Amino acid sequence: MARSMHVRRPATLASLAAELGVSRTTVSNAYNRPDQLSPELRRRVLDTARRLGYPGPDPVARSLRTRKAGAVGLLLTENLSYAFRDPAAIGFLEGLALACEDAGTGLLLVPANPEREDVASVHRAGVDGFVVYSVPDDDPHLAAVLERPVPTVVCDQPDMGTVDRVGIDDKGAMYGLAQHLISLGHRRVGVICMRLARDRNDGFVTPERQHAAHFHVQRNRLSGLAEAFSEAGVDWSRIPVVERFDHNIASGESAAAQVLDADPQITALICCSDILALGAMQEAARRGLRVPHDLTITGFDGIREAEQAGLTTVRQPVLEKGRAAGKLLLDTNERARPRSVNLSTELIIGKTSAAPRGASEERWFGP
Amino acid sequence: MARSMHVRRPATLASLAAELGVSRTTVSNAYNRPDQLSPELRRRVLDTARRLGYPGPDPVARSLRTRKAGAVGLLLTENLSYAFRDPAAIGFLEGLALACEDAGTGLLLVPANPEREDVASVHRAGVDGFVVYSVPDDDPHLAAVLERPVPTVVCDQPDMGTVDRVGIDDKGAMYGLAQHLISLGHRRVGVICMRLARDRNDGFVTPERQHAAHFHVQRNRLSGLAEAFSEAGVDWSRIPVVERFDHNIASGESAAAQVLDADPQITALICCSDILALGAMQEAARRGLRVPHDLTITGFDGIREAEQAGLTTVRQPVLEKGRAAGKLLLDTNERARPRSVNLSTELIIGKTSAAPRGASEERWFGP
DNA sequence: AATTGGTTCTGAACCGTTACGGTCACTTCA
DNA sequence: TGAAGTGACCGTAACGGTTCAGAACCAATT
Repeated sequence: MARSMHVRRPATLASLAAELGVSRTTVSNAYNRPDQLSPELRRRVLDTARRLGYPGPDPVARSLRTRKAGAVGLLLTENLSYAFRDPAAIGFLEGLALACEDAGTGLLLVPANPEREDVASVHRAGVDGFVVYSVPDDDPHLAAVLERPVPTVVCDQPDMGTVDRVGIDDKGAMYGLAQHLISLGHRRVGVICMRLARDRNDGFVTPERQHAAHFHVQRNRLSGLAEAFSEAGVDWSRIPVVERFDHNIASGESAAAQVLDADPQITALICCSDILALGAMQEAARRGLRVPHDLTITGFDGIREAEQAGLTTVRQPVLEKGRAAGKLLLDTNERARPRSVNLSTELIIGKTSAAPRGASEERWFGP
Repeated sequence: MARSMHVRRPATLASLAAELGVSRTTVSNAYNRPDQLSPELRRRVLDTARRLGYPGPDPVARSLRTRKAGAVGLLLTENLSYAFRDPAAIGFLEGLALACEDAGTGLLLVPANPEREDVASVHRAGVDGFVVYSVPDDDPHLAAVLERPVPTVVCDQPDMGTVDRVGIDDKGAMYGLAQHLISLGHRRVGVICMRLARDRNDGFVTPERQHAAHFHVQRNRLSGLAEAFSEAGVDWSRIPVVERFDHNIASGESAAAQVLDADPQITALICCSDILALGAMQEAARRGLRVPHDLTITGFDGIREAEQAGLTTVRQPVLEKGRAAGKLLLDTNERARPRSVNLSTELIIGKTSAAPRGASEERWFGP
């Protein structure tokens, strides 16, 4: 066999064409447009490719030429692995993955460590579009994404006016939950929320910080609460609101402890997520507080674990949110951009909310 | 302002260089090698870039030139979204994501619908390497990955001799579990396993099919069982083994029903995954069988839900598996390839296994 | 005055492919 | 018989960067 053994460089489409004595176009067509050349030649091309160890057209070179990467990027601005620990994030991912596989598109998880301000990963991502999921509105990664000349859809973010958006009415949903509690008779409540900004502030939250929160979702949920309770005659500035940077059960526990220590008289603990609420339940149990008899606890999200626990919460369609984001991004119909999609939520009244212990029911019917 | 408004095409590095009257090299250096040009010029470049709306070097073009994509591909050969529904897969993903973010690398989820034989997604993926997680050994997507000239690590797959591998000793682990059951006195058992090949076969499995199973993991777990029970004098070919294509609780329920209908006398139900075992628990409850008094049930994986249920199972370090796979892939030290990593497992004896009801303990100590 | 060294910038080659607009030989049909 | 059509293949020009070996310049040293 005269097969040259000095082939250090792997075969390319050009070298294959040279070997065959045909043009590069023809080799390209053998892979991409079988109808553009005779079956015999095509077979000959493919056989020679195998013989030379040519693995087929290089995906990156193809992407450069066709201006298509065949993938969408997902920006989470959390340690990437966080996405796999939070049930709501997992649901979102599943929905997004669903939309991607329908379109035959890849899904690139972009590493965006919130600690370092390293935006290079966003610049390096070879994608046809971005989905940005619940990052602070002042996040440099978000800014970097918006500078990229590709379609983007933001999720659980404020409407930017320039890119598609998917979300829910966080404020309205929380307002509804608050009204439920108010109608039960709760006036003296405590609140536990997730991180409000990029800086860690594990403790009480001033009204200013609530207002200036960089996480759209948290800001709106708090604002819904504030509005409802203010309308009910409660001085919102006196309500203890505790923030936790890390989002896990332990945070819910310690935050609940902090609120209950600050005001043992509260009758309800409103949590901005189910995870935090589940933690609060544990702290309540530790203190011997019976839920809902001694203390009402509510969550937000409607994750499975919450359902099992019978938690009073707001269910939001996390999977649908992911799917909607994917569909919006992959829908080539550019006309109507930017679009804004609001998904509906549902108030789930579980076994963790009831009238406060001392409350007389009649009080709400009297003059 | 003389700013030309007929800029249809977005700015490129070349157009920016032309506008500035410098070479392309200089513009490139402004982004990639700040020390290679004077600070003033660099600022001028960056300012002009902003003015022209130049978003920085195109990632795809850069990848083509540098031969680095900054991402690794993950092949699952399951509907992509499945990865987010199976706790073990989620754990693996988390570990892999951990390794990726440590390296600042993206993680591309490659869509590989098992239904269609469409391998194009593998060809299109612009990645520096692949992780292949638990696909059948005859999967065309796997073959396509192996043809790509990039490093690959397979997980829960047979050792291919040519690429890195991460896994556990499935056979040994299951052998150990079987010995536990044998020592308790179980001889008449039933088995529930996950899909053994790409074709759907929801029902009993012949010994041939067990042997020829295309899923390495399942094949080895069954083989570990067969070996242990054969050694204990049990005719393995008479043991009912039921297969389910879909991996979820409902499959576990229906499979358990099928086994129990076939042989109501079995004293233990060995499931090849915790998910299936949890389903079997539900079916047992439905039939009024008390676990472990009337029926022993075991799982495999050691997911959190199993722990909560007190399931007897084999715990495997799913997160570590993902992390190891990522580390192997991202470790540039090419020398020692291919490498093979076996992680250790742990037999968890929970509350779902006990001696069979009729068994007299003494029997195992007599002559 | 010649050499050395350092900084700043350039020219040209190269990465591997596909899009576009042909050419050319060979039917087909009036 | 000539015009029009068809199938098979090709040449060229991008696509948007990075890289490396120098060139040009200036200051400091021999």
